[in-house]
Amino acid sequence: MSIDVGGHLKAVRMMYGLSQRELAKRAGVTNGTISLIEQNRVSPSVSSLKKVLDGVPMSLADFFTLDLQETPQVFYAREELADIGDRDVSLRLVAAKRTNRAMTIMHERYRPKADTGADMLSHKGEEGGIILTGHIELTVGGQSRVLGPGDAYYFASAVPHRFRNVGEEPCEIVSASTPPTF
Amino acid sequence: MSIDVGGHLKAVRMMYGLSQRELAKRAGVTNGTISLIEQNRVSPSVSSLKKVLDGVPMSLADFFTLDLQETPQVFYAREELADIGDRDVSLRLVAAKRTNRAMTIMHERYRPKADTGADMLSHKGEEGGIILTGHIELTVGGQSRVLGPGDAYYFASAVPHRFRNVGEEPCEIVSASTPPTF
DNA sequence: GAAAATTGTCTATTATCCTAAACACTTCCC
DNA sequence: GGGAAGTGTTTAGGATAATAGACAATTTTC
Repeated sequence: MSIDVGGHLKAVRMMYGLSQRELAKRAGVTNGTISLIEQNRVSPSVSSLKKVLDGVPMSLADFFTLDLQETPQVFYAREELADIGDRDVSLRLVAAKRTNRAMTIMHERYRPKADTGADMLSHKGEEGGIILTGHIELTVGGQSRVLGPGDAYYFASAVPHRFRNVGEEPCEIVSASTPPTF
Repeated sequence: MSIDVGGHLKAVRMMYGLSQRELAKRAGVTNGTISLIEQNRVSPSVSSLKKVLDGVPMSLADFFTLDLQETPQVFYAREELADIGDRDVSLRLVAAKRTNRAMTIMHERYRPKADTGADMLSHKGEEGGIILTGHIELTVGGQSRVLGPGDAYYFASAVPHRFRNVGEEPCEIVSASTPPTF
């Protein structure tokens, strides 16, 4: 239910190899403060927690976003990438089975004339990618552009967007989006 | 410098069309508390801020991650990708100038024998990628594996890791990491 | 229009957090 | 062994935040 701020702080401090006193000095608080927080015997004010994190340094956003668990599978052979595409658009997904991941990384392949259609579904988050081969027309909000090999894009997923292969050859893209959409 | 917690809370409350008293009732705190917080006359404890946000409801992570601005550049020509690598490792970065982005997407190029060294710096977050050409030996924690074209990886950045081009040809990777490291 | 309800703000008291200093414990070093 | 320097923990007192309730201003209701 409630967040284990203390354990969280301790984990962060450990990650950076700092002692309570060392961190306290950098943050401009007393070591006792850090001890009490780490034991969850007090709930720090936002301002003091910020002071402490400034000593790391780490933002409040990162602190609360951070989650600490063990890493499951790390390596994925080509054959293990989940293929969730259809006939025109092939999507090969990294770490598909994994839950609680922060991103979706995909190898996308668009056949000539393939078109995602106007995506009015505005999911929140951000996505970006790099074009490997071929040409794709990307429309984001009002803007439109044809991108080729080496070109890239990055936008907030909330804005309606559309991919269309306008070339004669297949178009390949490696993309990433956060939070994961698959 | 310091985060405008009060203004932030007010914006969130407004977004949901709640009055101070209404939110206070849902959150189980007094309206005065919310008034004082919104004026930044106090810095709430994490526990009380959490109580307040539970009334919305919104997570602490979302609260601190939330930011209210417009999307800048979307398209990036090949030439616009920031190149921040050295002689052995070339890193072409998407959306480098952009601040407050959620991810870093990169086109990485490792020369033969290129080696990042044992990365003991444990930055938090997650990263993953897909190998385009060549072969790379990736070591994550205790595990090690040679990956080739089409293979992929995904792991928590906190775990010490190392990339080493063990082949005779250059190795190309498109990777993404969150939160952004550059 | 006036009463009633709803808004955000303010103040005195209570509850909580933060500090400073001491405590107990381990590790290192001669 | 015995300091000396490191670690995390604890406690009394001063600083800060949360509460309950009153206040003034606006909106609603009839």
